[in-house]
Amino acid sequence: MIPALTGPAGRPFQFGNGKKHDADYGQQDPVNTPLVHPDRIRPVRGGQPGPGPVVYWMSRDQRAEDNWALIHARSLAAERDVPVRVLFCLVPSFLGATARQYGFMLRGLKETAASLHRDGIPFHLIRGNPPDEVPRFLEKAGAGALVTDFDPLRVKRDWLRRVCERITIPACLIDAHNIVPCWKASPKQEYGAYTIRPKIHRLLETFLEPFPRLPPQSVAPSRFPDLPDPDALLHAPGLDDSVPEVPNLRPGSAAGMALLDEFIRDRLSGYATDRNDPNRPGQSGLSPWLHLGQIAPQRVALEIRAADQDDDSVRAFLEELIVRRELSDNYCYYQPAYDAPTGIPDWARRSSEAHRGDRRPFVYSLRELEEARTHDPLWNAAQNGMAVTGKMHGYLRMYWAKKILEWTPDPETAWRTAILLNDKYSLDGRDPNGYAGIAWSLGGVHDRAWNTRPVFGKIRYMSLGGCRRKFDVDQYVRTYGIS
DNA sequence: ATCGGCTCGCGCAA
DNA sequence: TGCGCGAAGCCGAT
Repeated sequence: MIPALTGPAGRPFQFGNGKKHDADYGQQDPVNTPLVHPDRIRPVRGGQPGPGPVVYWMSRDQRAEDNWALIHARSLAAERDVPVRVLFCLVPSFLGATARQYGFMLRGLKETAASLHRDGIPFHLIRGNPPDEVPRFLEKAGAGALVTDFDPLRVKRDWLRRVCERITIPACLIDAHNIVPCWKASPKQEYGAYTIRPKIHRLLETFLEPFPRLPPQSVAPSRFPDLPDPDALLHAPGLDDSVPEVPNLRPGSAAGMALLDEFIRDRLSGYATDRNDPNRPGQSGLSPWLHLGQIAPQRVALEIRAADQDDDSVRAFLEELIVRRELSDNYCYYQPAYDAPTGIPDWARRSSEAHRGDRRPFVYSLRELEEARTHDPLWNAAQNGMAVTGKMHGYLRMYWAKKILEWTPDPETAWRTAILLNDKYSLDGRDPNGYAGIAWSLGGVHDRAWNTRPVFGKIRYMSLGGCRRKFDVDQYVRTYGIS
C-alpha cells in the first residue's frame, strides 16, 4: 500500500464516507462522493502528490465521456483544487499500424480534444517514445499526480513501467475499458469462457453502474493547446501509409454512439439469429470504436440493457460484449506469450507438435495470402473484404485464421501471418480480442479438443463445406470477392 | 434436418 | 474421485 495514494479508510483516493453511490449521481458533489470504485484503481507508484495539475495520460480509452480514468483524474484534481490536463503521446510506429488505423484514431482524438476543451480540460498531443516524452511532459507541466488507463498489451505495460522509473510523483492505473476490472475479475489466466463467466456475472452488479456526469472544470487554465491536425500528423515521416483510410466511415465518439443507437433501433432484436450469417448486417460493427476507446463498453452494455428488447438477442450480445471481450483481456494480461504458439494449452501444444511435419495441401506465401490469391474463393473474399473495408465478419475471422494455419509451413509462420494481416488491415487490429481470436483459431485457446485431423491435430477444424451449410457462400463471394 | 461420436481437462460436488 | 460440460465443428448415418 502506498501512503500518498491511500485515503483514511485504506481505499485509494477516496472521498467522503465511501458508501455505495446511488444509481444517478450526476447531481452529487464530486468532492463528497467516491466516484470511481476503488477496485478499478491500481496504484503503480507512490510518493507525495505535488501542488501541480493532475495529468491523465490517455492511451487506450480515447474519449471524453464515460471514462473512469478521466473521472478519477478529475476527482483527484477537485479534491486538491488543481486543474486536470489530458496527455496523449503519439508514437510514430506502433505494432504495424498504418495510415488506416492512425487516421481513424487521430480523427477521433481531435473530437475528443474538442470535447475536453469545452469542459475546460486542455488536451496535449505530444509525439515520440512515451518512456522519454511522458516524464518530460510531466516535469514541464509541474504535474502533481499521474493517472493512466489500463491496457494488458506488453508494450503498454512496458511503457508504464519505464515511465514510473523516471518520475517522482504518484501514479495510478484505472481499468476504464473492462466493465469488471481485469485484475478483479480473476487473479489468473482463465481456461475458457465457462470459467470466467460466473466470476464476471457475480461482479456485474457492482461494476455495471451508471457513469457520473461532471460539471465543467472550475479550475481551468487560460490557454489551451491547438486541436490536433489529423491530416498533418498523417504525413509525419516514418508513418506507414501503405494502407489507406477507409472511405465513408466516421471515426470518433459521436459516430460510435450514433452507430450504437442505429444497432439498437434496427438490428439488436435480430442479433440472436443473424449474427453468424456474414451476409447479414447482424453484428453491431462497433469494434473499431470500442478498440480505440472512442466509446465505452460499459456505456454500450447500459444502453443495450435499457433497450428492453428480445431476451435471447440481448443475452447473446452482452455475452460477446462482456464475457468474451473481457476473457480476451484476461488472456493477454496473464499469458505473456499471447501472440505466439508457445502460450497455448498443453493438449493443443502436444497435438500441434505431433502434426508439425504433416503435409500441407496448399502452401502460400505471405504475398499470395495478402493479395487474396488462394484457391479458395471464400477465403479470398474475406481477405479482400478486410483489405478494402477494414473489417471482417466475426464468424469468417475464425475460418480465415484457421486456413492460414492449414496453408503455411508451420504454426510460427501462421501466427505471424495472421497477426500481421489483421493488424495491417483491420481497424481493430492490435486489440486483445484479435490476439485471443487468433489464439483460439490457431491454438485451441479457450476451446476444447476435437477429432484429430492432419495439420490441426486436435485443434478444431473448419471447412468450406461447413460454411456452405451455414450461409450462402456464393453470395458472400459475389459481394466481397475480386471479380 | 438432426443426431451421435470424436476428445480433453477444469471446477465443483462429494 | 467422479462427473458435467465447454467460444461459434466435422462427418457420416439416418
